[in-house]
Amino acid sequence: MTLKEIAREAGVSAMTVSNVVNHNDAKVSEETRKRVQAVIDKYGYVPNMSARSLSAQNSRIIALMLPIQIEEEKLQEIAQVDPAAAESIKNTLADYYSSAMVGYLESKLKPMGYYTMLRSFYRAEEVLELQRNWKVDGCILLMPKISDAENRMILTQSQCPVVLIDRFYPDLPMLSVGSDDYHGGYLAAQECIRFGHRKIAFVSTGAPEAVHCSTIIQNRYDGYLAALREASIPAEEELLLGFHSSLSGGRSCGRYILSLEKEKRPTALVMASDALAIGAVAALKEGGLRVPEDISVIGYDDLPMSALIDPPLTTISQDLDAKASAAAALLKMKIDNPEMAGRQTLLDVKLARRSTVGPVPADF
Amino acid sequence: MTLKEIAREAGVSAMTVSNVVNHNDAKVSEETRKRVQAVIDKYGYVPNMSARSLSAQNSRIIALMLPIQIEEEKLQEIAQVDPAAAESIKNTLADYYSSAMVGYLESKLKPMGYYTMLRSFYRAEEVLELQRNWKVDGCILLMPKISDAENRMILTQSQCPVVLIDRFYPDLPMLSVGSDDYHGGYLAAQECIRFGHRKIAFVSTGAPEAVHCSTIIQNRYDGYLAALREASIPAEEELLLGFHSSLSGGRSCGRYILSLEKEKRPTALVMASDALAIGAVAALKEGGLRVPEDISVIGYDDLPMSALIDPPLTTISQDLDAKASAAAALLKMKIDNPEMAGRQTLLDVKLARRSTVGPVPADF
DNA sequence: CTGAAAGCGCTTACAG
DNA sequence: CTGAAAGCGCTTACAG
Repeated sequence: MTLKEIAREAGVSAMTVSNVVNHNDAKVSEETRKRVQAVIDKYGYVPNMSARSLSAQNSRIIALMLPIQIEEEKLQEIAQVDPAAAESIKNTLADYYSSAMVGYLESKLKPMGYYTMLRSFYRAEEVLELQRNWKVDGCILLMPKISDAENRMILTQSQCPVVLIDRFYPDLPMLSVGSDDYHGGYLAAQECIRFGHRKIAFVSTGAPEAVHCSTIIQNRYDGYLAALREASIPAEEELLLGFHSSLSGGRSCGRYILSLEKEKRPTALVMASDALAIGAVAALKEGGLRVPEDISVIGYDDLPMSALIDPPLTTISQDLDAKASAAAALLKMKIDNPEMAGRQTLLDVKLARRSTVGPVPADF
Repeated sequence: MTLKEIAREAGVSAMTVSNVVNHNDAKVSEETRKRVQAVIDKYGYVPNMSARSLSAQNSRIIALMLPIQIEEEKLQEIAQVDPAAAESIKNTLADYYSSAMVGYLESKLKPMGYYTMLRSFYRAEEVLELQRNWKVDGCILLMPKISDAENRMILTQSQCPVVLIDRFYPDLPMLSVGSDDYHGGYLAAQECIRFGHRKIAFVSTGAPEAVHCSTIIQNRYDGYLAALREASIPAEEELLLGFHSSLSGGRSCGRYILSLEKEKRPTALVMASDALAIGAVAALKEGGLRVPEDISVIGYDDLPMSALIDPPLTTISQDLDAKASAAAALLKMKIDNPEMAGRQTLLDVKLARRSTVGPVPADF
């Protein structure tokens, strides 16, 4: 059943049916609208979005782009050795943060009349290609941990509005939604300081040098430094660590801490993610250290599981629902008003105080 | 840049360019192909998928449909009281299972040349509408915990190949991928029996009656019953429990167990999900019971976090990567050969033996 | 192996 | 408020 057939049946032109379907109520008399709608309902007419997209030059599709955090060539090497591991790396929704954000985004976009196209990618070209393939109305980039060069290429060459999550380039006109990571890092360190800690390690994701690569982690680190400064605690280089942001990375971190002589051991760990923190707590406990009696740990993310580990993890919590809403709203504003200037929405975070941060051990 | 323009530039017809773009190599001489490809590369031509879809009557889009596990009206009531809760229910990717499956599916579909459209829905009509809107090539239904009536409506009225995950209707010609839940339930109960347990509860999701609503849970329950029968243990009605499949549902379950007099208390809990099991373990420990010394617990799913709780959860593990591959492959076969008969692919599960199942306490 | 032409089902100025 | 017609950018028989 096509628009034309509905038109013939209702005794109007195709244009009128189109106006009814698209709720351009101002362009159709109420009487005609009702008559046409009745025919639409009678036949269960559903518009063909491809035809619509082709003539309207837009698609009502929002591309949700998820970078695969590795180069395609490296992944192929891994696939040679461990196919299952390679497959799980290609799965861009295996972590709570990405998948919850995608879920929230879809639930916001649907009532706005948009369709969500999900796509993993390695390189910026893939993003630009998809945008043009489908003439997408907008594009949301999640976890753009890819290189700045790729991100900048996407931002400068995209033909549609783009919202970046968790990444901001002040020199580019762009739309971005992020969390106040600086404040988060500050709150985390402050909570440890409040309990009397002075040897507080900051555990970054990846190598310690990586702090300076990721804006997010850098901001958290800066917040951490600010809290130390405020308490007149000098920052020490050995207290900046780095491990892969995963449960096993956290375990490695925990084992590293256990390997340290007691005098050199930090009394509190500010972790860049809950995954890291949970893994570390597990390894620390296995190694005989009690949390928080012997060592305090604070996470970042507030995963659902974080409240359920033993002891429940003290962490920094962000409102993912609000983040997704902000991203969807920002994108829609830009779509509806292409002249809109760039802007960054920064959402606040809060401390979820639970049980992994406690007083400094008496013997320190 | 359009196909026509490329054609003019290359001095060929649009049809030839189309054949080059679509790799119909048999229809183009190698020389022409190269010449055309050079022009395509020069201008970075990207085909317009809407135009392609419109004329080809298909779209290369696969719809990934995720049911919102509640009626729209009820959700609106919840939204009145607790908007945040309503938003998180609408998020169909908040749980590990759905989101990991979606991630794996996207990673399989992309190299097959398909685009993934993600869509949450309340009712079967929404699925059918989306299929027609976009003339999708295929449709995958995840976690179709919606009513059988809705599922059947989708299966019988869909105009495109559909694959159901975790649901099978023997009387309908259909494609389905599932796990061997019967075997999973059997393995779980058997593991408890092996340790000498005889008072083994089965904790379903939702009310106990719900066992009979969900095929998945019913199969696990049947497997559990089979293991009991094999060990000549009579099944008792009080040992069939039901709680919402979530961490907090598991906590409720744990508290319920704690409220029982010791003689009435089961010594082992076969849980229908890890979420349930993890919540239960947490509540049990808070209530002073040791796991597994005082009570054994076995989960189902093998979430990434399950290995990391304390003690690490013994559970039933399924290979989600294989499941996604099977679903994608099945769908593609049906798309390429519409005459293909229905079939069900059942993937095996295995026991992930960790630390939450142990011997029956001496005083029982 | 290649081309010319019709057609997919919409939307959008342009008229009235 | 409504209509007739062109056009969006492809694919697909049909010819040759």
